[in-house]
This record gives sequence, structure tokens and C-alpha cells, in this order.
Amino acid sequence: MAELSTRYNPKEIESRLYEFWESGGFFKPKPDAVPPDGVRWERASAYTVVIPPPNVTGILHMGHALNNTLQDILVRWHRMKGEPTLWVPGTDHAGIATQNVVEKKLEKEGKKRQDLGREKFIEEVWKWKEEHGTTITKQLRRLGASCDWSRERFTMDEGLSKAVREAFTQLYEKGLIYQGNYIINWCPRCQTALSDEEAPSTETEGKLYYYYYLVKDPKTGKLSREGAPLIATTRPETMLGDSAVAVNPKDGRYKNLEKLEIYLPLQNRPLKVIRDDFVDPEFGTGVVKVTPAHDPNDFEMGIRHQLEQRNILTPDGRINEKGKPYEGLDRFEARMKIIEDLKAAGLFEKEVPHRHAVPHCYRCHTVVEPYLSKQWFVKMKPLAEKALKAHATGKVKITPERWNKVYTNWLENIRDWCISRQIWWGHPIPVKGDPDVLDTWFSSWLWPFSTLGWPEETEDLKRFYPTSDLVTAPEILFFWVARMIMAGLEFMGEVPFKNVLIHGTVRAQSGLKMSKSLGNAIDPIEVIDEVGADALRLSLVMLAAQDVYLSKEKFEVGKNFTNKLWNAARFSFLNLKDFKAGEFDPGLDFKKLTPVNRWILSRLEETALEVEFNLKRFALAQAATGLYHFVWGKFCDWYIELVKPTLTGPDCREKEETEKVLFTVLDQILRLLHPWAPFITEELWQKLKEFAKDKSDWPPSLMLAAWPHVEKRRFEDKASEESFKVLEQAVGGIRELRADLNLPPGQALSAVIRYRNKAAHEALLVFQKEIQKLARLDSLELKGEFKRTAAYVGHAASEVEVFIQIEGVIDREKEKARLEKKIEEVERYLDSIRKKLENPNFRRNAPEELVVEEEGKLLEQEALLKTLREHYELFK
RNA sequence: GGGCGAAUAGCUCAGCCGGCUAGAGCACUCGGCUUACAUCCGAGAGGUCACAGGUUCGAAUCCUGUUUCGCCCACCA
Repeated sequence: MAELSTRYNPKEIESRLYEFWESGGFFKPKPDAVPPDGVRWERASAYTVVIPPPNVTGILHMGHALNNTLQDILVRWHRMKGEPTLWVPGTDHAGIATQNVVEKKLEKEGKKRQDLGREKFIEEVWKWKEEHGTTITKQLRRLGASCDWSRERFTMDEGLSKAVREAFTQLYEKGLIYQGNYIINWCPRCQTALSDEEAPSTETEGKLYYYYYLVKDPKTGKLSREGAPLIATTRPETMLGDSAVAVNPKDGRYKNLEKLEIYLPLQNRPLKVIRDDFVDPEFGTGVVKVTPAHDPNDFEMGIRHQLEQRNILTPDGRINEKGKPYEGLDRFEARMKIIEDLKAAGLFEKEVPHRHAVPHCYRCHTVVEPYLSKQWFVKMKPLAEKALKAHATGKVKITPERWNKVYTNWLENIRDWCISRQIWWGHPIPVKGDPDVLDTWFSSWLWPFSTLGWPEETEDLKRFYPTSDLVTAPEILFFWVARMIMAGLEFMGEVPFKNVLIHGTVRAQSGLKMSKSLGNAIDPIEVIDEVGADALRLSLVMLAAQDVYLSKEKFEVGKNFTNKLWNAARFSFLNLKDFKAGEFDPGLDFKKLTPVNRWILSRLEETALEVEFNLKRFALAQAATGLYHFVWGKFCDWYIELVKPTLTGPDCREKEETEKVLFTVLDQILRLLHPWAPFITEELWQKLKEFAKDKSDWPPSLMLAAWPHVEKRRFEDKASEESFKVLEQAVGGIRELRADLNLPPGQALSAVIRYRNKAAHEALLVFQKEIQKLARLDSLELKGEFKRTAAYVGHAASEVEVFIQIEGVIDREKEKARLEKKIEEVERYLDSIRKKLENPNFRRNAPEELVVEEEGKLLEQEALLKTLREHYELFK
């Protein structure tokens, strides 16, 4: 075998391995997988995930990296378990976002979309998609995502367009789609309707303007502010669309308001006076101007009181002919002009600062205008009811738990969904002569089944629907997840997935959302270039128990760990060089193995159990952390160090056995780690494979190798684990003394270890050689006598007492102080245990085992204290 | 305005059903190039678990309230 470099270099291997996997067809579900009982896999046993389709315009950001890493871990795990596993990839046409991108591109060429005309423009968008639409899928490959690319879909491809038409038709025929004049969120820049979810509000420091309306004197017919109501509004320009003023029916202050003839200033139009419960007497002056065409509440009031709906805005946010004399002005210009004019007319009272929520377009951040227009809607109540029921009966589970309430709360208060958009790029509404297109989400909500072929009854649909797990960020719980559940139930009669895993949002270290425009984004591809995809994945996942606050240093964890793994394997390969595996099953010989080998196998099996337990409950971070500590803290720090002399020593039975165990442990580690770190584990596993004598039953890729599932424990050995604790105490004690005493590295050292019980004695006998090696001792005596010529320093743990004897002089005062500190510590601890045990209530109420445990601790600590005191006497 | 979440070492976080002297990684201090790895090895220092009450033999963990931060939702003009 070629020598491995001393450092892990991900660049060399990543693209080569991905190509190997993809061209080998390993990402495709097994067509003929057969479970142990010989029955063909049933639909229920397939494992399916559909990717949250990134926008075609997108470039991979950290949110994607986390999201897809989590999916890939689950997918690779299930695939290794032997389940027919399918991860469906694809991209979203992202209506407004994509249209904006292409418009911007045209702008640079000095063109507008209107210049091209609709047909030509759409051609341009497709052209753009062909050229740039593969960026994100290429980037997902760099991450290692094991999607079945042969099944890649696009929300505007032919099949999905058909699904969209079918879904629309079905809803239409059921009477769940209607068209109506409605007040909707309108983006004057994008010139389209937006759903409520697309128009998020931001708290804004605004102003509340107070000014007088006019009253007509019945005698003179003159208009004046005498006795007229003062009103307050944040958007004075909408007064041009006023139809009435309203007060609360119970508001005593305005009993006679109806008797007045109220007129609108500037336009001098008569207004109605109405009374409505909506009006809050506490807010402003208690009098509200009513503008049915430009405010959602006023719209409702307008319906209740049959008011005129006066639309005063053009689609691009300018005042139209109804708003004379302000016609042609932009809405914000008009606001200023109107305030000026009101001031000039002596009607303006004051302006006060006012914090309020202002909706903005989620794409271009323009202030959204409530706007009256004809739109298409889906009646959501009937769909939501089914989705609530499916959730209540446990058909869909959301993890973490707390999101369940958020989900149900939203569905219970659902409002109809405005699905038409006045843009060009999107699915046309299949209604003759309608120029609108459908909301992007109208195609994405069908994603879990449309990607599998619906409305055709395909094999894929039968085999892989419903899917298994959906992994997503919380931001699109309503946009997407809830709607998919509704669509799945409506069109397929079944929930689209069984589990929803919601992970944290990736933020910059500052706590802000990462975004390119804020300049605080860390590019995952850059990180992959620097430390490798595996390091990125491991770091992200280990941090991702909740929201992730990222900075570049955080990828060190993964980087260092992959390098450690690389070197552990490198060491193994150097020492396995004349080894032929294949026929070896440690399970057969387990009882005959050396204690060290039994110990590592026992720990390995425990780790495998823990990893699977955590994977099952979607605790991917905990699973990764557990593996990390096993590999680094046990396998590298102890096992490899312990078996070094054996492996590098002369050939013997023990050496052969150790090589076999090392081979097994490394193989299992690589398998366990593969879902998190697919590249490095594959690379190392392929090398490991070269040592196996019989490779016929080894799959071509680690991706397809069997997952270390522990059905029944084969390697459990509590005794060797206990002995190992004694070893750790002994070695740790000597190291501590060495460091405390600041001994020079070459210092010759003899140690004496005394034991407290038979088990400890046996453990010491078993590991005597190892202790000597790890603690770098010249000699080691068990329960030996102290030489009169040497000075001694001691350390006592629960089961062993460790002394080192040093020829020559040691600093007695320093050692005295050290012992005093230790004695004090133990006394304090002993005190707390005694207090606990002396409390009669503790004995009465605490569980039996706990009391026994505490009593054990008491004896242990007492013995320890005795030794420390005896030793202290020597230094007095 | 309503709902949710967070508050633990200098930093980022783990601590499930209440009970091992509250842990890890980074940073820090001391000592080491020990024939896999200095992206490393060994040792160490560092915490009144936000605050105030309560339940309990026992609370970082459960309950109540307070403070600070974050997120989501909402039509108060």
C-alpha cells in the first residue's frame, strides 16, 4: 500500500470519491433489496426523504449546508441498514426571486422585461436556468449529499406542471378555489400580490399624524374645522380613498357625530359617519378614517356598512385619477405633499412618533401596500381540518416537540390562501385569458408526491410514498410543511411524511441571520476548500442541537478530528501490513482475548448502541459527540497507546490477535462515522479493505456496507471495564505526580502502587506492564516496601494508592502543602456524604441503590483520607 | 398585544425521567517533537448553574414570579 500522508488532505479525495459513488449508482435505492425473512421489501420499509428544494437562483449557504448534512446523515444511515433508500433532489423555480434575477440581468443590458414581451422574457428565464440553475446542485455534491440525481426534479418541469394543473382542477371542482375582489398585500415594485407569509412585518419607527376633517355649516354651506373630528393616521395619503369616518358605538364623546355633515379636506368630498365595534376609543382620538380599498380592517368595515371602495393607487404605487390633485405622485411623495397642504389649510394638528409593524416584501423589502384587486384564493379551512386531525392522531410527528403547538395554532387560525401572482415566471393559472401565475408554493406543496410521478400512478409513487422524514428549518413551517401535509391528505389521502425534523437557524456569531447583504455570511464552499466537507459537516452537526451561531474558528473541531481519525488509521495500516483478515470473527473468541482487547470491543459496542439510540430520536448532535469521544478519548488516547508495544514488537499470538481486533474496531468506527463524514471514512475503508483476505462479501463502497447494528450484545465485558478504571487511576496518579512535582522529562522514576481490594490487585497484575509503559516508569512494585534512601510522594484514588520514590531530595514543604490541599478536599466531600447519610429522611425516601452507593463512597473516601494523612505524617 | 425559546467556565455549548465532587470543545497556564498525529501528547487553573421565592430527604433540572436577550404570530388606524 502506498504510504498515507501524515496530514489528512481532503482535496485529493473528495471529488474522486463523489464521482465513484455517483457513477457507481450507489445513490439509487436498491431495486431488489431483500430483508432477512426473504419477503420482498414492502412499501413501508422503504426510507424516503425529499429535499427541501433550494431556489434555482440560490447559492449554497450555511443553512443549506446544515439542512442537507442532516438529511444526508439520516439517508446514509438508513441506506447502510439495508433499507431501500431514496433521497429525491430538485430545485424550486422560485417565481419572484428568479424573475428578479433575470430582470436585473436585463437591466444591465439596458433592457426591461416589458421590452421583450412575456414570451421572450420567459425564454430568457429558461435560458438563465439552463446556464446557472446547476450551481446549487453542484454545490450539494461538494457537500457529499447522496441524492439520487437520476430522479432530480424542477418545480416547472413537465411532470410537475401537470401535477399543478391537476391539483388546481381538483380543488376547483370541489369548490375550494374562488376568485374575488379582496384586499391583499401588494408589492408596488414587483407589482404582484403577496401572501401574508411573503409580507413579513418589521417594527418600524413611524409617525402618527393628527389632523382635522371638515364640517359643513348647514346654514352657510361653508366647510370648516369648527366642531369637526380630529383623526389620527399613519398613512395620510390614503385619505384620498376615504369613504367614511367611524367611531365606537359606545363612545360617548361623539354622540352627535352623525348629525354633522363630514367632509374630506383637500378633496372636499362628503363622507359617511358610521359606528363600528372595531374602533378602539382608546387609540388616537377614537375617530377612524375608513379607507376600504387600502386597509384590511377598513375593507371589512366597508363590507359591513356598504361603503364605496375607492382605489386611489396605480399598480406601481402612484396616486391615480381618483386622487386628484395628487395624481401621478408616488405614495410617499403624496404623503408629504398632503401634510404640507393640510398645514397650509390650518387643519394639521400634530405628529407624534409611533412604533408600528409595517409589512415588507420578502424579496425586495419594499413597503407592501394593502391593495384591492381581483385574486384567486384557496379555501383553507377544509384542508386544515384534515391536517389537524392527521396530526392529532399521530400520523405526523414534529421534532422537537415544542413546534407541534406552533403548527396546530397556525392551522386553527388559518386564512384563505391567495394563490395568484401578477408576474410572468411561474405556472399559468389554467383558466382562459387569465394572465396571472400561481404562487410558487402552489407547486412546492405537492413536492413529496409530484416528484414521485403524481398524478400518474407510478411505481415510485407506490414504493416511496408516503416519505419518511422531512428535515427543514423553522422558517418554512407554514409556507411549506403545513401546506404539504394538507396537500398530501387532499390529493393522496395520506400524510406526505411521518416525521418532521426541525433544526436550528444558522446565524452569524453576532446573532444576526447570516446573509450576503449583511456581509456576515460564511461561504460553506470556502470552508470545504479549507478544511474539507467532512470537517464542515461534523462541526455543523455537533453545534446544531439548537440555533447555530457560527464563526470560522468553529470548524476547527471537525478539522482536527478528521486529521486525528486519519492518523489513527494511518498508524493501524502501518502495523497491519502483514495481516490477512477475512476469516476472523472476534465474537467467536471474545472470552479468550486479552483484557485490553476485550475492553475496547466492549466500549465499541456500547458506543454503537448509543449512536443508534440517538439517531433514532433525531439527536444527531449527541450521536456525533459520542462517537467523537470514543474515537479520540478511548480508541486513540488509550487503546492505540496500550497496544503499541505489542504491535511493534516481535510476532506472537497476542500480536496477531491484537491486529485482528484493531482491524475490527477500525472497520466499525469507519462504518459508524460514515453518515457524518462520508469522504474520509470511505477513503480509509477502501484502504482497510486491502488487508482483508477474502473480500468477496465486501460491498464496493462503505456507503453500502452493513451498519453496526447491535441486536444482542456480543462483546460485553464489565470486568475488563472495571479493571480499566484501575489502570486509568494508576496511570493518571503517576502522571499527576510527575506534573505536580515538575519533574524533568528524563527523570528516572520508580513507583509503588498499593491496592485496596482484591479486584484492584487483579487489575494491577493484569495491566502492570501497560501501566509501566504509559506512565513511563523504570520500575513498578505492587504493594512494595519503601526504600529508606528515597523520598516519597503519594497520590490516592478510590481503589489504588500510588507512590513514587525519588532518589535524592524533594521539596518537603511543597509536598506538605500539596497533601494539605488534598486532605482538605476529601474532608469536605466526606462531610457532604456524612450529612446526607445522617439525614433519616434520606434513608427513608431515597432509593435503596442510592443509599448503598453513598455508603460505598463513604468507605472509599475514608480509606483515601487515611492514606493521605499517613503520608502527610511522613513529611511532618 | 399574544405565543415560544434561551440564560451553566473568558467564548460556544452538553447536562434525558430531580440523586455519580456540574461536563466538553476553543481560549488560558505549566511540562513535553514519547518511532500515527505539534491539526499532537500529559497535567492544571477557571462556575454562588440570570435573580427571588416555593415543592422535596435532595433542585442546574420541577412550579411561581422578576429581569435580560432572541424568534414567531397579530388588523389597533
